[in-house]
Amino acid sequence: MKRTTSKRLVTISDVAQSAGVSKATAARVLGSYGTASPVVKEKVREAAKRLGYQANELARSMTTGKSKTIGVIVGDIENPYFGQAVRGISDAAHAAGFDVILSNSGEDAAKEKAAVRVLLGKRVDGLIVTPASVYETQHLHEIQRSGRPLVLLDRTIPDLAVDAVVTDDRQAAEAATRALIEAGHRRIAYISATEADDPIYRGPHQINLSTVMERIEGVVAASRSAGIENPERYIRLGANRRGEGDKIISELLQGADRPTAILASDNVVALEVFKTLRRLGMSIPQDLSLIAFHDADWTSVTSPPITVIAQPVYDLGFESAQILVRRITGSGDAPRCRVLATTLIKRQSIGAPPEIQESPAVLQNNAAKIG
Amino acid sequence: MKRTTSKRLVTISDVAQSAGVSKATAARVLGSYGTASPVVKEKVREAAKRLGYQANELARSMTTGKSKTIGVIVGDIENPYFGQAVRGISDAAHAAGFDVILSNSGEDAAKEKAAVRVLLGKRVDGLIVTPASVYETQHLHEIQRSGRPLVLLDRTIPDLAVDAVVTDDRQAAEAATRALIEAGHRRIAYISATEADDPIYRGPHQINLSTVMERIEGVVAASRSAGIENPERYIRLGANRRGEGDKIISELLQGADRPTAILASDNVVALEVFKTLRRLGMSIPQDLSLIAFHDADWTSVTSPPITVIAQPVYDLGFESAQILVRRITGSGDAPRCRVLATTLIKRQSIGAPPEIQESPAVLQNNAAKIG
DNA sequence: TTGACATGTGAGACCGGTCTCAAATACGCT
DNA sequence: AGCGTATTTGAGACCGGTCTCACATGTCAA
Repeated sequence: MKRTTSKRLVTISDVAQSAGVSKATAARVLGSYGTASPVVKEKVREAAKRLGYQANELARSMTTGKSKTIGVIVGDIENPYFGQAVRGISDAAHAAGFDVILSNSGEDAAKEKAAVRVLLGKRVDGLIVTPASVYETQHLHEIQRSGRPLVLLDRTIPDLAVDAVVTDDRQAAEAATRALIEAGHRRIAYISATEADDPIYRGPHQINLSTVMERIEGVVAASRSAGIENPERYIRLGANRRGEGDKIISELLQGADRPTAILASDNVVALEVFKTLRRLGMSIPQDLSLIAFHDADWTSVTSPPITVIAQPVYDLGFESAQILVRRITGSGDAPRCRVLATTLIKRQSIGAPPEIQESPAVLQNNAAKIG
Repeated sequence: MKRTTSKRLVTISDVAQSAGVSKATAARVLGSYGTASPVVKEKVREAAKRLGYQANELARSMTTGKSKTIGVIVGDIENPYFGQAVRGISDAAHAAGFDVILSNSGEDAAKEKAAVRVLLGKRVDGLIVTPASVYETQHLHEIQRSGRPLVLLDRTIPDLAVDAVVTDDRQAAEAATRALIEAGHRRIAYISATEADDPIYRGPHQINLSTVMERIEGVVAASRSAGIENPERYIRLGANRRGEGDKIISELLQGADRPTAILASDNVVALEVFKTLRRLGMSIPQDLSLIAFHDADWTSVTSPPITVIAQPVYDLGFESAQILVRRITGSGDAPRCRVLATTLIKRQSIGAPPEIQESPAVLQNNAAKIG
């Protein structure tokens, strides 16, 4: 039974004693600071190895005040979008010698707040957050007050002067809308997954994510400059909840004056559009044109392949972590908002709008004629 | 300039002093242990609030020996499969009052080892690991030796007596293979994403993941019992690297005696099959039948929709975290391996095998005839 | 030989909590 | 009032590292 006693772990004092030196000396060797003679170094290292010593990072962090850990709070890890971003963060962090503590807010500001407290309590050296709301931000200010750097990911908060890394949502939405207009569309819908009290868009007060607002502005701006009146009427929100998406989409498509093109805020919504269309017996791009945000790998394999707005999600994460690390290491320049460019990848989900589309019956005729 | 001095954070001593009580008393109130009179409690809480006190969890962990944190090492967070699992872990952990530190091994045993050291150094209360190799497991034994509970996720290690939560890969592969056999197939390929020195399967020594081995056994067993000779010849490995997948698949499909059905180890591989088939001018299910592991949401929206083996990934994560928490809290029963059931979801990617398939030319004929 | 200075080492304070223990106070009861 | 017991409180050790500082030793030049 020659086993390390599992009750108490080996400490630096144990090593020191075993090596016949003082605790301070052993610490110097094992912590790689101060000085020690080669002979002593060797003795201590040998003893450490023999005893299976492993530094207690908690104790270390407590005295140094640095934990070499960054906290990340993300809307939903299950979402591949964030999965990729987290991978980027993780890679950049590890490359710089930092670990990552991950938390899920579920896009709920209250949970986000709780997560902040926990991470602050764990004394992370800095945080990366995808804020769930532009309104509830006291806890983000609290981070600032605690003196720890904060980087916002994917979204910004107007009144918070911190670094942020986002994509050019406004321009992306504008470009996508323009592409649809060029194809002849005049009735263009934007369907967002963002949580809202009412699926029908009534105004900016309903929106609590900067990205969503930017995109809506992009769609509206592009529509307006093409002389389209009241483009807001085709904007729909809250298509994320199961079942809800189908309802919103089918009502939109079966209503009078239905849109001939849809811009989907993410893949999940795009998927929902696909399913609803199939149920309704409509097809892309004959009956409806579609563009989706996020170039998930599968979007190229549907029939037809979907035209998407490709976002550099991994880079979003990677950059934000790099910026955070730089802040932690201590750079004093003013906070900046970095905007990463998106690309419109044209595939085959855009076509000319059907000439007449008063009722579903007509639609089916139409589809038969074309297909 | 009424601001909390950002240099040093508020400690329990500060609160104690401000409330006019001893450090010990303040600690008792704020740490919710021991006793204190209502009056004192109120005074301390008020002072804590006023000063913006936030407990230093590091210090707390150091004395108590518990960090209320679990470490998770996963093959690749970017992969939606693990994304879902992590979500499950995260939910279960938070519900039990634990936080999660996440690490990425990139399916590399060396990185996994490094991650273990780091997490152990951070004194996590327990770990959940998806081991990258059944061979390199010293570090996992090290975890055991440190006395901290370990739960294996998705994969097992034969000589390691710890809890594990996996899916019934063997049976799943068997059922899928049987489904293909019932449809008339006799030449069934299994294409795995697992890293290997050689894409052609030579024997178990190449495989370092329990799941992969189980699945191969399942495919082989089902094939054998249907009287199929040498089913191993259609097994291919290492289809994960970009470009490599296409090469492996197209070579397999263009070779003599090509398989008429493919079982793909995950979505990424299935996607690759889709793309390669399109490039080759072949179609599903006329020229080739396909079953894929993992029921990603998009698999129902391709044409044809893909028949998949649905795995309870979220539950996999959720259960493993629950088990880990139970171990941490201290349950002494022998380690168990929990096996979660998968379901074969039949969609439309399985058809009868084409009668003759010597050359691609014949294939095209065939496709035209059927389509 | 001695003084100046670099280098190696150990004692002990410290980080911010928890926890043990003993003293102080309050309470109940005869 | 007087005593036993329960409750509240404070002093100080402790967790496992880091870090300051004083002291011991070694090296070299004057």
